[in-house]
Amino acid sequence: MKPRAASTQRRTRIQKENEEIILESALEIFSTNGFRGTTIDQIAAAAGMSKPNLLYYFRRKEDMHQALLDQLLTNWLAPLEEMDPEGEPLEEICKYIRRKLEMAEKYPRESRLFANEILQGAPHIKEQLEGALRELVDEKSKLIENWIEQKKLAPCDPRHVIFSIWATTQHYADFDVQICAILAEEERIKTRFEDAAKMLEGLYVNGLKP
Amino acid sequence: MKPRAASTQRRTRIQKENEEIILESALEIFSTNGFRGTTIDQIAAAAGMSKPNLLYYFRRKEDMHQALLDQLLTNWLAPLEEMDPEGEPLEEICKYIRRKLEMAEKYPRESRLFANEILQGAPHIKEQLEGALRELVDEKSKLIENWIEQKKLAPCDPRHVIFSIWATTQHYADFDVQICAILAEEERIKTRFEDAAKMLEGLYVNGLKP
DNA sequence: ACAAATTTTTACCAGTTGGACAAATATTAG
DNA sequence: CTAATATTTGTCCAACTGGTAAAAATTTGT
Repeated sequence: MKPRAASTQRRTRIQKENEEIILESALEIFSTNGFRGTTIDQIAAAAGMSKPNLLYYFRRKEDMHQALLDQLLTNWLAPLEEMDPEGEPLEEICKYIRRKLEMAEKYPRESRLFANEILQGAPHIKEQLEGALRELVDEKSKLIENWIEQKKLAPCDPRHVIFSIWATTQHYADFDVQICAILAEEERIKTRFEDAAKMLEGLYVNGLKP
Repeated sequence: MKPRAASTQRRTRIQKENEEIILESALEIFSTNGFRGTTIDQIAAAAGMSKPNLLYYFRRKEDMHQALLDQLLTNWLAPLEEMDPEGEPLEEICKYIRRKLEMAEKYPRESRLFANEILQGAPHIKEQLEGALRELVDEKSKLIENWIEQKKLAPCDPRHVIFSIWATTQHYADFDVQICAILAEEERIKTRFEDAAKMLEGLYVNGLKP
């Protein structure tokens, strides 16, 4: 009888290992080719197993994709959640920028997977966007508004400030090819995340100073 | 004899009309589904013609895609080109932000097409990125550096400033679903481009003020 | 009006892809 | 060691997709 892999039932050692390998490979391929641009064969090859074997663990191509997105969203919310109401406003915003930039550098594939999903209209994660993400942004927007009222930040639309931080930081993962094409020189490319951090921190500290 | 449609030879009325309809439809589908996620049948249906008929005008799926990208790149460079060395620095940057934001609002499909292409590693436009785009950015970076030397702008890395403007403005086209999911309320969604413009201009004017 | 050129349709095909199925093999619990 | 269970492989297929070829219909130049 089929064990209905990846269910809530206890998983064997082999199941755990293989699911991990598969998801790692799937992330690699999905993030560079998009959902429809990816074939199960490609993922199977990258995972070093046959297609039917892979399908034993994830019965549909979509299941892998969904698993990756679910996993992703948790990590995605974390940096914003860490924004501390007790902290110094400008410092908290800088920290947030730094964390997001670090994620773009460390997990560019995840960022691209997410970008792909959103670009196509977010068919698989719309509920989460309208649910958990929206609530978190609402909460942190209120926090920022408080800071503004306390004259600790210049007046600004908090939601759009958050959007702009997402945009500028994720850009370094999603549009990496373009950035490298423009920077071109070895040195500039090597230091692009440092340079970006410096520039962005300067911009936001001066830009939001009360 | 086949007229080798879309060549340099003079094109008939019908050719012009149909090529336009096809590219318009192709843009619609490519921009939401990506290259591999798009089928010729989908484009043909959107264009209101049969697949073989469409293929009479564009013999390969790639030809449509390439035509769109070529067309796009010219328009893409325009706003940055208009940045005026004679103008007031902060005003010029604000104007640039406004122009880019207008483009994101008016031409979101083009923006998404571009984003898709870059996400997949820019296989079809890498040369242009490393050529024309790079040169333009180099030129405008020097301009910004001059402004900094003249103490008309706060010190900052010009290239990364440009990147951040691209990121923040294109974000409103590429990540529109996410933004609408978070703003949610009718009013906020209606005014999102205005609100974004206001916030961004404030941020950059204060952030880059010398 | 009529021939030449262009446009559209019908029918088709070969390669790819997601996925099903059962047989074969390996692992684990008792 | 053995039976039950879990894993892997080989085989297959139906649907889809990009693209072709030639006939049929339409438009155009004169």
